[in-house]
Amino acid sequence: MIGGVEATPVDISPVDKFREFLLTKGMRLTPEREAIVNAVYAEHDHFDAEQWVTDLSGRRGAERASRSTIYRTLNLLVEAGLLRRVARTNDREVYEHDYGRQRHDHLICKKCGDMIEFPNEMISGVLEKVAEQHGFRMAGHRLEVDGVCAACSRPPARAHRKLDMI
Amino acid sequence: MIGGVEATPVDISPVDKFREFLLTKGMRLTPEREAIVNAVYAEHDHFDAEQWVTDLSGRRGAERASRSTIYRTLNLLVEAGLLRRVARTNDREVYEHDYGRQRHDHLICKKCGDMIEFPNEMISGVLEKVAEQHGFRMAGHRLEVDGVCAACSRPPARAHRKLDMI
DNA sequence: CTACGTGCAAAGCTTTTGCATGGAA
DNA sequence: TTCCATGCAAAAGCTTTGCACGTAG
Repeated sequence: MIGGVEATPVDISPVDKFREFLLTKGMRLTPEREAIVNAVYAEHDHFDAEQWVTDLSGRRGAERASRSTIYRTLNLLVEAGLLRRVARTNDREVYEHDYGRQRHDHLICKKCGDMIEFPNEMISGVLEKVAEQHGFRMAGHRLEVDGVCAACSRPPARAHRKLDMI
Repeated sequence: MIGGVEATPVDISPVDKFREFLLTKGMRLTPEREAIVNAVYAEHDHFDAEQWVTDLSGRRGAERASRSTIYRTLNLLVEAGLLRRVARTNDREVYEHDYGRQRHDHLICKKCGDMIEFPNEMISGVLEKVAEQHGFRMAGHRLEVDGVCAACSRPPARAHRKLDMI
């Protein structure tokens, strides 16, 4: 559990949810697609495409998937509501799970790159009101808060020691 | 005014503010840089780099600026607090004035691309509280709300007529 | 046998950068 | 003379795409 954002119970597995989605589009759940969903949903919270290209395209056998397939599948997973593009770091799109997780946004430290999650009911509430006022049918939002995290704000102990020695 | 977001009084012109900023960095306000600030602050609210490359690199004389200079200057203007990168459309970074304007965020229509501005005191308030709770020193934020605007939600009149004729 | 998928390599795009030239202080 | 800037062309880097080949149904 990260940054106080708790998981919410999930009744259908990501793979099954993806299969459902694919069916509605006349598409198939191939071994490659399944491998990608499993990999992506196994552990990571925030990741970029390259991480999985390195991992999955290096494998042998049924668990393998090429760069193209990975990119194509990530797009499908976003469409399916399983993944969400939450930020852009080093020119790379950053993804995270958007299924079985409480809605949240991120504080992004520009020194260490850490992404701190926080629940966003308040924000969503405000946005719903704003959208309504404008007759805007809101589909979602993407909020990146940038700044410096607590750890990086504190001058490191090493610097102090160094200073003392002068 | 756009989306109910009013301008706030400005005492120093954008060009002068930019000159000040450049001075603190030991840099100069060249004719190219001045042309870019003037162009950018003359009218547009939302724009991308390419728009000004097309315009400014096509000119002759002192008002001209090359692609490189435009990109470099836009970065400086962001650093100087004169511009803000607010969204990404068609893989291009979208800029807007960040000087002499009330703080706001955007509802972005994914059908027509329209960007509807709304004041963001509420949002900022919430974020300040969240940041404080995490000991996070907030520098700014970027909020993109996507969905469909009122106009695009309404089925166009033409469609109705067409239907009636069948 | 038809449609959907994969993998590879190449293309596409925006944005950045190396380098030679030019000008301000 | 010493930096700082510009412009051009090329590079960089992520993501998408054309195409030939496979394969599920």
